[in-house]
Amino acid sequence: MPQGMTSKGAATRQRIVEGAAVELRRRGPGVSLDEIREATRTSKSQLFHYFPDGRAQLLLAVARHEADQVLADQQPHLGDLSSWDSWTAWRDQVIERYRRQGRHCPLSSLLAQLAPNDEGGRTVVLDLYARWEHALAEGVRRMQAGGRMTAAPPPAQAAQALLVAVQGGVVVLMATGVAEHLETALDLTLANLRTP
Amino acid sequence: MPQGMTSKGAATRQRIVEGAAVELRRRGPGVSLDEIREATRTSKSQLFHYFPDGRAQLLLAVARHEADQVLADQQPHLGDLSSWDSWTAWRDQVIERYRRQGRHCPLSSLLAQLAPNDEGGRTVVLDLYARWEHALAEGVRRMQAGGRMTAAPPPAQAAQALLVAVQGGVVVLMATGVAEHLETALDLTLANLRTP
DNA sequence: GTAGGATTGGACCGTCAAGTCCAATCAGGT
DNA sequence: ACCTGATTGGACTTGACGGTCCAATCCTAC
Repeated sequence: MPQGMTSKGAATRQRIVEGAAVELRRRGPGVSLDEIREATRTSKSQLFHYFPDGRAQLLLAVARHEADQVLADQQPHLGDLSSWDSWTAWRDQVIERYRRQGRHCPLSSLLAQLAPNDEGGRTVVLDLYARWEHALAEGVRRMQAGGRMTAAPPPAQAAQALLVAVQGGVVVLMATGVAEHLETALDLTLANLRTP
Repeated sequence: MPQGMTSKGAATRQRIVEGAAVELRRRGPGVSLDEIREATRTSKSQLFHYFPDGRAQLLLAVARHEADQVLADQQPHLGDLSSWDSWTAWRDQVIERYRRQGRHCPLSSLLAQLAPNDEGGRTVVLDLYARWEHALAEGVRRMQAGGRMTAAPPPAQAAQALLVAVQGGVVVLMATGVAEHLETALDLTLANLRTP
């Protein structure tokens, strides 16, 4: 990541990250830099010019890109969640998104690629979870304040349970190709938050 | 996997699988056959004698081994689950097991390694989930029959939700190193099955 | 004890992908 | 026009790793 970078350079860098993300989704975690190079119509020197630390650095950039995408795909509902309407809209959006994604979680592929003890990779997921959970907890808090959700579990716990339901559902979906578990778990978790 | 295999051969094969599993846990998904060879004190020819299809076949055998281990580690409680005592014992066992495992799920690493469309790898997980879910559903059915669990969700759905809670909790545990989510999600899911 | 298959050791090969390097070209400021 | 640094192309190096092969040795049934 050189200091001086013209807008042209920034655009190239961006093209590489996005192209790599696409290729990563298509060919799985084993993509070679050559495949990425070809798909993005760049040269080896460009890859290493914008990502001097090579493959690891590029994958990390892609991971960051994908993590941001995960949250962006849940907007605008995730940022609201102040009525049951927006909660169910969020639910539908999440299920639809992962059903469409099917059998391939770009992030988990990515993370599996990175060095086991890689600090950067962990940070990306840690940060993603933190932001995600915070948005959910905020939603729960709003609902409870309005008396539209049972006050039983504290917002933080409810948010943890919701995040787990989504993550677990997605894991099963990835393995089996079936979204049923995701739906069931998410719906049951939400049902248990409804005021009696 | 040759036909005629003496008990000595079977033992060697077993040693390879178990050693590979250990190495896979330690060094992450990127283990080379050479590392496995060294760790199991075998030679290249042995590896390919017992796994003629090479790396993929070996990894698949390890995956099967690990999948069996997952269920074995939950016994005997998973096979019982006919009282709240055995449910909480199971809960404790699961949490302890994954807390101990820490930041590395051998199965998911393995699966990430196998070819994206590999049928064998999918089957292993599919089968694992099926057995797991069946045991949970059976437990819920027993509890409901005895009136010790609310009859609200059908056993099949309750089992799905429980499986998702564990899988999701483990995913978060792997990423963050914290078992809190696993505990919260599992406890909340179980709490919602308690008779009022 | 010996024949034949099972088992083992380890040198060797081919491939493939990450990373290096240098020269050529572009673009903007003076 | 020219200078400087950014950008680009692509050949080349290097090393690792999966997989092959053959010969040596062990084991067991006859």
